[in-house]
Amino acid sequence: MPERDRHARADPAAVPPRLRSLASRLLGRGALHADRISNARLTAAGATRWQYAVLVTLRDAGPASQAALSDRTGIHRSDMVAVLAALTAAGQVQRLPDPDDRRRNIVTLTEAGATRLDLLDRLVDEAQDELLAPLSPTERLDLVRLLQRLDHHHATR
Amino acid sequence: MPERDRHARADPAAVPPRLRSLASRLLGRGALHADRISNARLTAAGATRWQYAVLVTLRDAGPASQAALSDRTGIHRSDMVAVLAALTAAGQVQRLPDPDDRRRNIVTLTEAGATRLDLLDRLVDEAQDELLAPLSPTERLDLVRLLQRLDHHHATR
DNA sequence: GACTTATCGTTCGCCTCACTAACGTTAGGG
DNA sequence: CCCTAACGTTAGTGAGGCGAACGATAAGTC
Repeated sequence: MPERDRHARADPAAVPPRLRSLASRLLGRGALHADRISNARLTAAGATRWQYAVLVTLRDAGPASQAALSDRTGIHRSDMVAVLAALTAAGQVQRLPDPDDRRRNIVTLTEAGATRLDLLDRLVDEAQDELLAPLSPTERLDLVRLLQRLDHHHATR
Repeated sequence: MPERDRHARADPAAVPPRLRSLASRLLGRGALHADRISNARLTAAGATRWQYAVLVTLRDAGPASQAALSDRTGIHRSDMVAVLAALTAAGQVQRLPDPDDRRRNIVTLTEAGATRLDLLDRLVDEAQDELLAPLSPTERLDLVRLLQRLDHHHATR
């Protein structure tokens, strides 16, 4: 039975060279693979990428307002609401009004959040490893550094 | 007036190092930049990435059924319909029933489509150039080859 | 020749992601 | 005191990448 995999995945050998060599296309496909791999692990643990990004940011940069979290994660203000709602509901984050500026909420990582983050860190590391499996350690570094320069350039245009 | 750019773009300097070094995150952001740059040029010309991919595929691999085009471009069968509808309406493509297999349509590039494709090729080249602007020619090649290996690995898992 | 199974094009609907618009609340500078 | 701007929040948009199902057609099997 020669039926395989009834998704729409492109047959790699059949893609015209012109398309295969477009950086924009390769980035899109790479992002797809990356999302699939990361989400598989995170959703299995009941988390999302956005939640992970927020937890990391709180640990590494300390408590912050929602606006600051938006700036630091790239998550849109309007999407941050639901992310923080889920995290507070799970007790991984505390959200209190700022007494010095009552427009703001101060978001803080809880003990449970820090513990949770340790687990998610491992899952994310595994995901990076699966994603970059075909590359040597040196090549992985090369790729990351090239992508960082790309991002930095376009993020500060 | 100090208000700048009311989007949600991350402040590059404020992103925690852990996030900044994640390949999955960098790929996602790279894809975002790439899409913005490509789409800006293509939509200005009244085209889409999917239309471009189909036109390229018809030129480089010859006339094909819609299913074959799906395999070669990675565009889902269910999305191909609208793409071909737009291309036929614009006279850039001809869609005729296959006399040898009446389930199939044979899609062919028209003269107008080929001409159009020449223009889009230039726009896409410009987009790649803008996207890869911060990288040297060698680095661009490195990046593309690393991404190709990544894609090939995950596309044939 | 009848039955079964698979493929093709097509429609419909889902979900995620990034984003815009608007609004009430609060701060702060003239 | 006003005006402007920032904050958090809600709602809605649009594209992209799917899955499910369906009628029509083809191919393989008995």
